[in-house]
Amino acid sequence: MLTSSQQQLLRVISQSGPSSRTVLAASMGLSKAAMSGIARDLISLGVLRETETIYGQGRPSILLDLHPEGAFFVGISLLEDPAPLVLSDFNGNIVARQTMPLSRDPDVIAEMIADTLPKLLAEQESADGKLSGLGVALSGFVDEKQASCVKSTLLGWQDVPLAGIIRQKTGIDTFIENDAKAVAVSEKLFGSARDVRNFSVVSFGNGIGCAHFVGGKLYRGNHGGAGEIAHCTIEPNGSPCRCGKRGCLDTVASLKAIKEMAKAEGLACQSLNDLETEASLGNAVAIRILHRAGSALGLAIAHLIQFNDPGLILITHVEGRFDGLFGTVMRQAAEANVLPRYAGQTPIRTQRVDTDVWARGAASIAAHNFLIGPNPN
Amino acid sequence: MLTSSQQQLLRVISQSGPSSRTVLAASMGLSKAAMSGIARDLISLGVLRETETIYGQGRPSILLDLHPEGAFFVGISLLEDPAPLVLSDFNGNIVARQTMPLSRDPDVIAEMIADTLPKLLAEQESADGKLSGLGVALSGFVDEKQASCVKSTLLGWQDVPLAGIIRQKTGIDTFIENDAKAVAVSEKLFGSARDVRNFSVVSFGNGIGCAHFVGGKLYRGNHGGAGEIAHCTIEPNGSPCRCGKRGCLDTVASLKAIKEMAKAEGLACQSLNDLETEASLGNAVAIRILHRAGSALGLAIAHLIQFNDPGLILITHVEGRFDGLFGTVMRQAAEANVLPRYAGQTPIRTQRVDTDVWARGAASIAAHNFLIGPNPN
DNA sequence: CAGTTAAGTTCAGAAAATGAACAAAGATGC
DNA sequence: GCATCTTTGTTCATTTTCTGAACTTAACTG
Repeated sequence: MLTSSQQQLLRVISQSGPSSRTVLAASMGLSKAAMSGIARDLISLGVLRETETIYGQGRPSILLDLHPEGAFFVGISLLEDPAPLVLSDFNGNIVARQTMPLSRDPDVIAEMIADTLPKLLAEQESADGKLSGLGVALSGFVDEKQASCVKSTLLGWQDVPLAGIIRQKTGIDTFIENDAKAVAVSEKLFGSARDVRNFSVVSFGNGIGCAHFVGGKLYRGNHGGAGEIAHCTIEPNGSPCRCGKRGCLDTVASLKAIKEMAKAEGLACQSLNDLETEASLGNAVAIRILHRAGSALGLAIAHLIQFNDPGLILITHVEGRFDGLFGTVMRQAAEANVLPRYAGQTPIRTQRVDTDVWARGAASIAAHNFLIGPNPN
Repeated sequence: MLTSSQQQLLRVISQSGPSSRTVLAASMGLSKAAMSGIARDLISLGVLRETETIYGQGRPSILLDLHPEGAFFVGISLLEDPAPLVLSDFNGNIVARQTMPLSRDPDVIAEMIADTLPKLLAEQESADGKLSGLGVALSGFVDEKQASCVKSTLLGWQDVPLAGIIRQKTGIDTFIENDAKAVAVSEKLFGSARDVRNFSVVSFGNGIGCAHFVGGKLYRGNHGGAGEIAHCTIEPNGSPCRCGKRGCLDTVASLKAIKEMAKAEGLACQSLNDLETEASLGNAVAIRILHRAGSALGLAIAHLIQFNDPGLILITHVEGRFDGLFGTVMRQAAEANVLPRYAGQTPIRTQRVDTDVWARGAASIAAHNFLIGPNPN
């Protein structure tokens, strides 16, 4: 196990990127002498390495960065069938990939993982003995310890201690997390939100997920429900939602909702792109649907900005485009519904991601726990 | 200055209340031996004291608590004229009070404070030499260092480095803060949110303010704007707001808005209480106004719950009542617009406070900085 | 009243961080 | 081209902080 100073150093590097010993010492409030020793230990452990040399006035500084092969993590997504398993290095690169059939039985899942792990590790020799954690992403609510699934409609679960079951079968430190929160962590650790302390990730797909980073840490909420924007009321007295309320964001702006509205209106559109094309050709129905969905998502994002004042809103999407009518209306609505003084102050970035986002996010949950530990006070 | 362990101990006690050395050692991850020494030092400094003795099996434990006279803080509210100055002890009790005329000139304010301070301190002899900080609460945005007012419409300020000016004139460590955020800090340190890590305070008055505590820390947002729920769009295409948008919560649910709506409808109501009385007598207009306001506030609170999943919503109000139609509708709307699964899971507590809330909150900002320091990583 | 239990203290030694001096490595100026 | 300057990073003795184990204290238990 690493000392607290060593963990802190890893955390600082993972947050601010490669840095010199002197800079790191200053940002951790330690002396250069102390930093020298800590860095030496972590380098000899193979966790850190020296990368670039920066020339300036005086002696050049040598940047320290996480050694990509310092630790490896497994990430599994329970959102698809077959379920992907990926092996990620310390820089978040996927170095191996397998799949396994999805099951709803926790014991079967653990068994499958234990069976598939050797195949995954065989793909990357250098990972031998350096597997430092396993993460699972799923749709649903997860408890604070990231050990137990409190509730998952998709999997039909209630209070399933999945992490413990997998840990027992595989012998590897295991943590589970909600899908959107896992994506947020991977964006923070390895993605485009590395240097932002406060941000929200909105994952746009058939459902709409969201997760917040506050003060450089994932904020899970008191019941693990922080970020559940899909069921905020956006159209009072709107259409009924499967959750029991009416006018939820999910009923208007999710990919599934958009497709269903198109179908209900008799449009032969299979995808958001089709609908965008129709709209650009002047189809009034397509325009109306996209307008309605874009306004709703934009309003929800405006609320997010007003309530939490994040430094970045990152919208990740597997399907669809955000450069058409839908995206434009969304941005306009977001701008129009925040304090005019703040309009344009919060960057809204959209990012197309591949279908391994969830598995990669799951792996980053394991990395996060390795880097930051369970409870950093 | 205190060592970081000493600060941490004070922070833990201020968060979890009086505790024995053994319990404190465990919760800080230190040995009993280390705790023994740290506690001894702080007791001899007069900052901690032994209070109750708890008898159980074995040697009784002695609870340690902040010494009420261990440190004193001054709090000043710039929200009223005359502006109140209060002296608070380490337990958040107000032990002295003065007022001074309000000014919009920072130099004059600092001058007035410097003049009034001796009078305030004279009221409490034991505070002599133990004044450990000064806090100022104001309406507007404050920078991250709690030193400079970025913007205050009420005071007509833009980038006013008030803390520095006051510090120079008085020689006392000074911090400024937004009014709602100051109240949140005082509820966390001394009030009813002591043991809640995640909560939001909604301050209801002529304006509507809000502040979040996340992970036991005040969350200020990336531009200091976290919690600005007053200008979230609650009635799309609603009445124009002074901020430039339409349908802001502030235009429907603030005390000022309610009174103005009543006046515009020709009701002779001076206060929320009058309006409640009218409503209870069956006045349809009063009922409609209260319904609209309560629904709006409830919807905003529902959004707050959906977005951030806090452990507590604390509504503080100087005027008005929350046990009438307005409060009932507010609660119903809040419940009806969160995921049914979560309805009722988040306590919504209302709390009537006196007009010294702001000054008390300001003092707690100083206490917070004394206890926790400027930047606890 | 002896035995048990748990809180808090003491003290030697270990661990971690500091400060100051110094070595290293390149930029700068004449 | 060479001495000088500037800044990074290391070394090491010293100081600070924490730990572990033994011990003292002060109850409760039967």
